[in-house]
Amino acid sequence: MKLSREFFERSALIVAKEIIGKVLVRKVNGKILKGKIVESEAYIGDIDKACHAYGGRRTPRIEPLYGKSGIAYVYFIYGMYHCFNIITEKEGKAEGVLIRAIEPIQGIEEMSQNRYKDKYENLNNYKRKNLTNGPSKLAIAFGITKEDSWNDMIENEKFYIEDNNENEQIYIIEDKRIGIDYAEEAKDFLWRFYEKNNPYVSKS
DNA sequence: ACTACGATTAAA
DNA sequence: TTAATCGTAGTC
Repeated sequence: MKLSREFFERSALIVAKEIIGKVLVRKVNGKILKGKIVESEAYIGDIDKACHAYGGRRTPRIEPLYGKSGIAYVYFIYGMYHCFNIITEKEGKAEGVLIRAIEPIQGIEEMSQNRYKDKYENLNNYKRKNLTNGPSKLAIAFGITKEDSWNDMIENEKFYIEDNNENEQIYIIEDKRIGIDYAEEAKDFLWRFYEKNNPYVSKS
């Protein structure tokens, strides 16, 4: 089942935690890509110096952060990469969840092509592990770009998040977020969540 | 117009 | 540890 608007219309902290284990679905060129979300981070504009929208900051790039829950916020970073977030809370509140790592479930051949222009069977173990174990790696594997910003993950039939049919119990680790050393006290917030021992987590 | 920087990654 | 690489935003 596709996740509802209500699921996302809560604090980014709650959503970031509960989204672990859920499944990202993307249909492109007649192919279906699926992956289990195994790592996430919460960003909350009101109180978080690491959030692009901290202090009510407002620019064209970050505008989706202020949009309604369930839309995508994809930004371009370091001149070559994209990062994919899902907006949480009501319209006007700048909160979102960064999807940092995914475990491939379906369409791994397509992901292998997108990442390495090669067949999965030709990849060494290092490359296999690095298909989707980072925010920009999974964006490449799933073909997500800023064109996807503003996409409504509730309405779209080709890009959304659904429940995991496996009813597995997941042990979730809470840790500091990655790559925000400039964010003063916010850098120590335990707003990163990941599945314990999952090999696709970017950094344990 | 000019400049500095970044929620990253891959290679060394 | 560092280079790669450029859109974005702030400054001039």
